[in-house]
Amino acid sequence: MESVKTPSHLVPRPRRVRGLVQEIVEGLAVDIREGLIQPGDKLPSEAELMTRFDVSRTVVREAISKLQASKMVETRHGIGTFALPPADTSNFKIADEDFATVSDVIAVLELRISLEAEAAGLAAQRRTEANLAALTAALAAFENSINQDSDAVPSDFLFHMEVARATHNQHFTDLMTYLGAMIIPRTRVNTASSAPEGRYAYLQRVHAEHESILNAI
Amino acid sequence: MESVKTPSHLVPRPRRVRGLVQEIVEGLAVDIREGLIQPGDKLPSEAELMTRFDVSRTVVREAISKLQASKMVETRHGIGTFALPPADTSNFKIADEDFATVSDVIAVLELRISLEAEAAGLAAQRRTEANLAALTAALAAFENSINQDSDAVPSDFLFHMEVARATHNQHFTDLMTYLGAMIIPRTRVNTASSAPEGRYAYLQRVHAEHESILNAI
DNA sequence: CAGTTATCTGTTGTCTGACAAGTTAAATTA
DNA sequence: TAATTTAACTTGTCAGACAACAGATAACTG
Repeated sequence: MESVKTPSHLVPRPRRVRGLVQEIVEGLAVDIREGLIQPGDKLPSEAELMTRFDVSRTVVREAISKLQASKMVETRHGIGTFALPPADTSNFKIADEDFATVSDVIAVLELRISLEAEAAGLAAQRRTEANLAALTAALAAFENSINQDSDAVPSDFLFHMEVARATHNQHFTDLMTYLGAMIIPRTRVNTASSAPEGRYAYLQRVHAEHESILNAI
Repeated sequence: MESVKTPSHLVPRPRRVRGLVQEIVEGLAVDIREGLIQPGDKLPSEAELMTRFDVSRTVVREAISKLQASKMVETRHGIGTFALPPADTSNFKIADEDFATVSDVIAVLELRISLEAEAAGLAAQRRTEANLAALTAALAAFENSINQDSDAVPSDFLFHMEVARATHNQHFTDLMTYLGAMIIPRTRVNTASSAPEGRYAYLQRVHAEHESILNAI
């Protein structure tokens, strides 16, 4: 019944364990990490890898594509694929030790406020109607939080995020996200320790500021 | 010579020199970042993406493969591809992919300039005599570089670093260092490809700007 | 009717073969 | 010999096919 058309020269390979692509990715990644393929060396051509792993070119290419995304190799059209040196993980990070004192927190806030002032300027030039709607919504949510005496920090942050988003510059959004995530955990202390009545007045003032920002934009 | 066998039914599409895959990656990445596709949502099927972007399935699959590697989506066999929640923001990093186009570089510069404008304001309030001296020295070094036709980028960067330093806020310095390191490698192209005379005028203008900044501080 | 099984449909995974488009080096020609 | 052309690799893209998987529905059985 079954039209058994197994080509017989590659029958018994146990399939479907975790994907052929993943297997080749690991195989090549090991070769690179073990130093068998050194940074700058040329990897075997796609044709070679096809025969070595006994898979189609599709699989080989997808595997290489994943290695590219992992910054382990680089492909140049018409030449070949080459191993890259291990990626430097240089990045911008504010260490926890930087939050030892109150003035440390102020320093970070200062950076954030600086950023936001410029962001608002750019946002004013570039905001779309959708941005405007999101800003209005965020402002309303913030006002709601105040009146219901619930935690206003998330909706406050949301508003600032929307301002950053309205610049249509991804890096503003990213940096604001990062700084926001840095600051938020510390704000609980403040909100908890301050007297309710003073806090309400403070939040009202913040709300007024937000309104003027929105109007400006 | 050329065996012109253009199939003629799809001629007028201008061949993207930057790679079809990258184009789809960006398109989908934007959809996700803008919230058009929310975390958990299912992306269009490969067949749909083929027709939407007018490319073959190969390209669509490679694009999705890259998104997988970026942890932006997750694919489940037989069901579809789904957007993932944004990765943890435990640090701020600008990925190399963000420098694909000229406008990407401009976006980063925009961030840096925004930062610097505010930094200059703070610096004006807080600078010490030592800061002033360092700024003056940096400015002189920059002028020297211009006249000697040597690479002006390092001394330019030095000046901006001194401005950040004069804020006496460590985070400004850190972030400026990070952004500077990001940008510098790309500047070589510009300085090499621009005509000497035009470049000189440009550097003179930059120098003048620096002077006015210094005076303001 | 309820529960199981078979089938259908839509999806991703893999294979195959082909041609386009770069790059390099050998072969040809002036 | 030197410049040009050709040939052979390479990766990039396309098209179509079938397999493997998941979910929904229809059919069957008790």
